[in-house]
Amino acid sequence: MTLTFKLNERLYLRDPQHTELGRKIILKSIDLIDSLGFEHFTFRKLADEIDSTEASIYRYFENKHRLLHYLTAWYWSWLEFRIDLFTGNIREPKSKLRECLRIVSEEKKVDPTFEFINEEALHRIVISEMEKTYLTKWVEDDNKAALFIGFESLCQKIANMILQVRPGYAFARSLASTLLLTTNQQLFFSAHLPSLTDLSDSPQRHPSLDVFLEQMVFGALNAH
Amino acid sequence: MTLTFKLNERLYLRDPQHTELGRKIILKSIDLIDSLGFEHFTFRKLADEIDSTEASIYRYFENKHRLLHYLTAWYWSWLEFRIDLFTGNIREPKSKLRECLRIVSEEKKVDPTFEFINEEALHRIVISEMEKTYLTKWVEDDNKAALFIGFESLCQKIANMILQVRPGYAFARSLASTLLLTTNQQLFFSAHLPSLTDLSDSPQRHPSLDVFLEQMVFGALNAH
DNA sequence: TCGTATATGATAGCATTACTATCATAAATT
DNA sequence: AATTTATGATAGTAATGCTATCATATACGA
Repeated sequence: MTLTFKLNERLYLRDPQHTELGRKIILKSIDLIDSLGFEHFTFRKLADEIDSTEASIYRYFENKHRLLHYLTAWYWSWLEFRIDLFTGNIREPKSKLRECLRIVSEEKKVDPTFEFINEEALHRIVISEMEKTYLTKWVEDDNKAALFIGFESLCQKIANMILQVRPGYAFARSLASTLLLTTNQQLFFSAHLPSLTDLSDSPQRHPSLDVFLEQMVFGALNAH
Repeated sequence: MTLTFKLNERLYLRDPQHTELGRKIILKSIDLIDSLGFEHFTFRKLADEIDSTEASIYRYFENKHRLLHYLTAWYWSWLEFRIDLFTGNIREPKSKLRECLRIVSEEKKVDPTFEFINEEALHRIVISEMEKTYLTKWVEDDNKAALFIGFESLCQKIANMILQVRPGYAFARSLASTLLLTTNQQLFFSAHLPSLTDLSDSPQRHPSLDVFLEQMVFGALNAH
């Protein structure tokens, strides 16, 4: 059995999960963006890789920005899915939030539940490129089209967990968004700009991102 | 008297602060990037605005990315300058860090100490575009050329303040970089993606960014 | 089974971008 | 007075981000 996520229809022109070509676009675009970087990634290059044409890819996605939106939305849906999976049966609010932090910060491995997606490469893309989905002149339009709903939904879920731990805390959404973005930023820094972080890029990632996040989140809640 | 910052020479080909044309490039590029966004900003458009030519601008900056580097480096130098100015005579570590947080999060107004720079517009640029200086395939090379030294230096300064408050804290640099980036992110969200933050975009910015940061930073230090 | 809709491929074209190069001229320096 | 230096004027080029048109293959429904 293969699961798929129902993503906002406005992310694409034709649903890539439904066709062979669509799945090839997703599969190969992850590889290409991961290796070239989003700036140097073009539909022309992607078309060559999958032995198709630029025009065909444009029938699936309005442009490469929408494709990036699609990929990041998929990532956040996947992360939310994992959080639900592992925290669903935890009742105690603090333990639940703690487990959530663990999942957010854990190293991402390929998940066989979902074919066509290399989650490890996709995480690298989200780390390096995600902010480019909203740091544009069209943010507000894109937001009206609900393109950020994957990220917003996850943020809201974490904000609710935070409020379970500390009802009345005034910055639940801010803390949730900070938490998600900080995670990826610190991982980026540890890989590329080590002087901006205390985390190392080694497999053990010591001192641990997990501990940093936990102290920050629970610290903020206790300071309140 | 007009102050100028000595920025890393590799940020430019010819120092724009030394010539009339150079100063026009800086002055007008801030306006243009602020209004068009970095993606739609081009040297051609800038040349038209200042009645010069593309070729002339290329004699000052290798490309528009380097110009963005220059502007953000200027901004971080300016912020560090202000922090030094206002915290220089505070001895008590906690008060010092608290004042630092206030300066980082305060609304940025035009500073008459520096001609040619509209700090208010520049802050909007830093908020929306700064991450594009390092989210590229050339991060590591740019880092070797010390292009990030303005940000790194400020980070290190704040990390040291943090360590004065809590010696032995393991995440001083991570907390410092998180603090600076979170500030701008939350301001961006309050202006464009309000569901991701608790801050409002109103002039009073209530509840206050300042309080959020303080609880987060001191909370993290107390949790340790 | 025939007719038609749909998906893809093939090819072309076009405005804009991000440069690079060359030459002329004006201003500053020696 | 000679010459270096800064700027402007102009041209050109490969790549990018599309859009358009037409042919063909396949699927689907009557």
